Amino acid sequence: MREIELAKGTIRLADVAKAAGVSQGTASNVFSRPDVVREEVREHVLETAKRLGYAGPSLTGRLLRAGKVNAIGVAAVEPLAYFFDDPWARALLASVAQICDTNGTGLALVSAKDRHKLDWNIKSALVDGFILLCVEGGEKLVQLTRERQLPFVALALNDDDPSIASISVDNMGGAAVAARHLAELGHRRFAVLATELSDDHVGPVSVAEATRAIYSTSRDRALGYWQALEGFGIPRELVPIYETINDKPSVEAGLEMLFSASEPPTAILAMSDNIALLAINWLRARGLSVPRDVSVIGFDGVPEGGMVEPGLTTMAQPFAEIARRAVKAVLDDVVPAKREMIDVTLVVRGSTAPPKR
Amino acid sequence: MREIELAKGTIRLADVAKAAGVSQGTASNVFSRPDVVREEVREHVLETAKRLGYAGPSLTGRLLRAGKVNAIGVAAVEPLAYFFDDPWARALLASVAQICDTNGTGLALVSAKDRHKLDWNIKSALVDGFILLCVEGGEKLVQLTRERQLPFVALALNDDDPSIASISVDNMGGAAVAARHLAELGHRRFAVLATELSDDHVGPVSVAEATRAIYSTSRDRALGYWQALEGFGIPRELVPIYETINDKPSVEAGLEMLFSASEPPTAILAMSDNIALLAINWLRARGLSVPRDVSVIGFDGVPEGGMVEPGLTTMAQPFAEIARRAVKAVLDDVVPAKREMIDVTLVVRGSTAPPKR
DNA sequence: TTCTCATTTTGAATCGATTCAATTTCACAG
DNA sequence: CTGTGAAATTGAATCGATTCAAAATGAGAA
Repeated sequence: MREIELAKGTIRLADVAKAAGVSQGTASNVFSRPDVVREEVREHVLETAKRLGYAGPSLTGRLLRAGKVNAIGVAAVEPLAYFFDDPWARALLASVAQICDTNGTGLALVSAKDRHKLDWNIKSALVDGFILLCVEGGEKLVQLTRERQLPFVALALNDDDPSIASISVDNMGGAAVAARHLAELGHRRFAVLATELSDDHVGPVSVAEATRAIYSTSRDRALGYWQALEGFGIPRELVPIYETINDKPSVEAGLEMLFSASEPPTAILAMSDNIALLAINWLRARGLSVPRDVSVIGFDGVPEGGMVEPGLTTMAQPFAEIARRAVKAVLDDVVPAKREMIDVTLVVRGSTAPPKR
Repeated sequence: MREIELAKGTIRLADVAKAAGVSQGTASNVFSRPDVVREEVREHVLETAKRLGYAGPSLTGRLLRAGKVNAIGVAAVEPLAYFFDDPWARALLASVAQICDTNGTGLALVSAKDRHKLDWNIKSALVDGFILLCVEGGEKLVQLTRERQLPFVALALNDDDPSIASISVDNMGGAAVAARHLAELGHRRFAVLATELSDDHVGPVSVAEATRAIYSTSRDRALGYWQALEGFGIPRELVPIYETINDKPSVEAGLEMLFSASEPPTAILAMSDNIALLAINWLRARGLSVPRDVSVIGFDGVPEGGMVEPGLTTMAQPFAEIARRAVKAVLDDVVPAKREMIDVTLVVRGSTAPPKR
């Protein structure tokens, strides 16, 4: 008779406990440590809970005591859709997702192009730690995340600050391997399609400009290319570099320029697979055969590279390994002592071949 | 002198309040409603907070009282990586992400192939509501989510239960348009590559089997194809249907069968863009030209369809609109009264043309 | 000087669970 | 019948904030 009036509002654990005639402690145990309560009681409480329409222990209540969310956040200074649109981010996230899957960790996507929003999103994300995609705006991201005082790892950080836990690939070494691969095939006329070297700039870049680029990822790749090519007697000054912003218009503008030269390149060093794929499309539309007329090599090793015709030769990042380390570091809160560096491997597919004689 | 010993443990709002010599209420206001506290005091509290290394109001504490997480979960009965690997899921999520971005909502990915894990993940996801991707295992997903007693919307639900709030596309109507498009181009020999009709089955399906398929999405598409084709005097019995599981091996097995027939089809009705793209690849590898020898039409309208050569003709789902409605429904907790249905539109690209004479 | 009213600040209650030391229950040995 | 130890249960403290009625403060009017 009295019980009926309980129907109003949401049912709390305490309500269930009272209705079942047990203490709140026991009721709690029924849900979180069922083994410690006598079967008979447990059943009764469960039944009562169902009868009252109890939705199970509220996460917030539990959370408050436990302090663990059991989820990690992946953050970037980009619109949220970036995680699904950008091939590199996608490949990385697929790997991160896989790792999370196996150890039952949740995954939250955190991002915003606008600094204020980003700040708020990072502050209010319910996660135990962050993986930062620092391709662009990395320092900002790191700074914002620091304030949150949660463990984090920076990926692809364009900054040499050793106090930031980060995992990066060996850009210089990888780039050198890429250039060497083409040089060994016999190419001598190269051109570089670069990812961002400095803010708000698109177009040809001089050696000096590239050398003092603020984005170390792109800079190191350039250094790697140069180093390898000079081993073949090709001075860096003779290798045109065109800086893009990793999108179609800027890549095509670059190609337009490079291929209107009197002696167009026979080999293109693209600093990302995205650029490389765009380049291949442009070249073929222009009536140039890849790899017969022009060889193209990318960087990253995104899955799309293996699904086009011809397959894209590229320097593949070990996404699974990067994801594994990053997730582990964040979850265990044992952020890598300093900068960790991971090797990339040359994957030869159909987009590179010896030059026409 | 006394203050120094505060350094141990984590700093709580109460610590800051005490150190700053204000009440906890005021300290709280400094962070959550700064306008109500006098500037002088506010500055002092803020400064004290910074000095103590206070990380800002703990989300869990806030959460407990506010009850809103400000995030939605997207769930599927698939491994987590599905969200990044499957083209349809990806396209949809990109749109969902965009909507979330504009209204500052967080996005959490929830999923597991294994029922037990899924149950746990759904139970413990910190979200205000769910968007369910029901392509496969929809009922299970809906059932599990119901227990959580949070608002949710089911997308692409293979079930006609009107008590479930769901948003779907007009599968039958769309399929009819697709088939009509090809018939009007002059095609008369069709074949259907179907998405899942029933559990654990791959291979040719009879009209009867397709008619009583348990997955309504696939069934409705088949019904739409039939309806349109019969308008052109092609009886359903003469249209072979091959059921795939939307992956490469099963699609290729289907094509192998269809094209070893004495009179192979000139037009392929694929129930997903994924299948259509795989089919195009197979056909070209086999030396058949698309669309000269064979026309292919897909269903879904994933971005990849516009980026291949030839472009894929398809029935495009309005992802942005679906996402908008779904997010809105979940956030406002005004789940659509019952089933909502959205139209798909024919997008003609290069993969369809009149048949060779 | 006293009274009013608006602005700030306070302090205690509250959100919904978990946890653990203390207590009760129970079966069985002595 | 008592004593013992294991198992089950209790009840109160706790997590970290927000909220709001009530109290304090201050400025201006009478």
